[in-house]
Amino acid sequence: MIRTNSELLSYVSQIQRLGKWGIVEEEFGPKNKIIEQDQRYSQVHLIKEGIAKCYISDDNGREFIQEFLGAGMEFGELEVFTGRLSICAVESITHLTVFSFSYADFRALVKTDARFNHLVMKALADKIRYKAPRHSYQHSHPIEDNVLRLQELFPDFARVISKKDIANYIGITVRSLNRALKQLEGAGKLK
Amino acid sequence: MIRTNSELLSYVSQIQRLGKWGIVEEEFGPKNKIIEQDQRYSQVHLIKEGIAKCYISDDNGREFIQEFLGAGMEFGELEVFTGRLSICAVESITHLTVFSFSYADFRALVKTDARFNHLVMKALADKIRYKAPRHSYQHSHPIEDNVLRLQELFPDFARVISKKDIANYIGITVRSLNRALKQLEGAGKLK
DNA sequence: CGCGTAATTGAAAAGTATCAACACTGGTGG
DNA sequence: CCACCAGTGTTGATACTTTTCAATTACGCG
Repeated sequence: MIRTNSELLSYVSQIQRLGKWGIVEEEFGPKNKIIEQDQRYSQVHLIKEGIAKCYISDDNGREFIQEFLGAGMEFGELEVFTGRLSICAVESITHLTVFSFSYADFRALVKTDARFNHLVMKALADKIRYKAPRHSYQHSHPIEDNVLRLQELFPDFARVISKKDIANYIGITVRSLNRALKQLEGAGKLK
Repeated sequence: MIRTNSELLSYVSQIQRLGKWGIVEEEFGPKNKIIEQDQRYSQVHLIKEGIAKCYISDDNGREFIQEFLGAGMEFGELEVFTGRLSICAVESITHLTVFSFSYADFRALVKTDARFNHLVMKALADKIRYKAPRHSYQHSHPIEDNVLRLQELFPDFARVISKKDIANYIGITVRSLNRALKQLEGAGKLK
C-alpha cells in the first residue's frame, strides 16, 4: 500500500554523494503541500525518508488518493517527459526528506546514465502495473473486501494514516469506511 | 478515449523499413485475444492500424477496460521492464495490424537508440497521465457526466464500440448505461 | 428463415452517500 | 487548572444511486 523503491533510492543516494550533479536534499514537516495540481514545476523529487500522499482533487472538492509514496518513490517526474502541468498534488504525511533534481539534471542523467535510465523506466512501468489492478479491484469488490485487503497489505495502516486519507484512497466516504470496519470487527475478521 | 501515438508509430515504421531488426507485421481479425492475463510472453506489440481493448478481468468475472488502444499504442511492453506476468488481456475490436518485437530486440533498441528510448519513456509517462485522472473523474462524477464526457471525446463511440465495452470502460453495468443514455436523450443533451 | 449475440426495459434488492449529532483528543490562553 | 477550540473520529436515520434479475425485442449473418 505504501510503495517503495529501494533500488532507485540507493542508486540516487550514490549519485548524490558523488557531488557531480546538483542533487540537493530537502526537508518538509508533516502536512506540507509540496506539489499542487495543474501547476508548472522545474524539479523532480525522490523520497529519501518519510511518507507522502499523491492525490487528485476534482471539481466537487473531493480528493482521490492515487498512492502513498514511501522511500525511493519519485514524483514530479512525469512532467519532465510530457512537458505539461502536474496532474496530482503531493503532500507530506510524516516528516519528509527528499532528493531534488532540476529538470535539466534529471534529463541529463536519463540521457547519459544507462543504469539510471533503466531504473526510471522500470519505475514508470511499476507505476502503471500498480494502478491498473488497484482501480479494477476497488471498483468491482465491496468495501469490506477492500478494507480486508488493506489490512493484509499494511496491518497497522490506521496508526499512520488518517481515516479520511484511507477513505479517499479506497474512494469511499469516511462513514462507509467506519461501517465496514465495525462489521468486520463484529464478524471477528479484524484485529 | 481511443488513444493513439503517431510519433511512436511513424518512428517504428521507419525502423522496421530499415530491416535491421526483426520487427514483423502481424494481422488479427476482430475479437481476437492477443494477450491473456497472468501469462508470460516474449513479444512487444505496437498497433499499426485498428482498435483493441486492454482490460482486466477479476475473480467475479467482470471486465474492467483500462483503455482502448489505437494506432501507435504499444502493449506487452511493461513486462519487458518488470519481468513479470501480464496484468491485462488485450483483444482486438476491429481488424488489427501490429508490429511485433521480440523482447531482445525491444531491449536492444531501448538501449542503443536514444530516440526510441525517449519515445518509449514518454509513452509510459503518458499512460500514467491518462489513467490517473480518468479513474478519479469516473469515481467522483455521476454516470451521466461520464457519458456526456465520452460523447465529447469521441462523438460516435456507439458506432464502433459495443455497449458492453462502453459500460465496462466506465465501470458500470449496461443497465445503468442505458438508463443514463435515455435520460440524457430526454433532456435533449444527447445527439 | 432461424439462430446467437447485442440491446432495451421494468421492478425489486443491495450498496453508498448525505446529513446531522455527538465523543474524543491535544494544544492554547485566560 | 480549567475552558475552549479545532481537528479527527464515531454513529444513526434517511435518501439516493446502482446493481441484479428477468423478460422482450432488435439485429446481423449463415
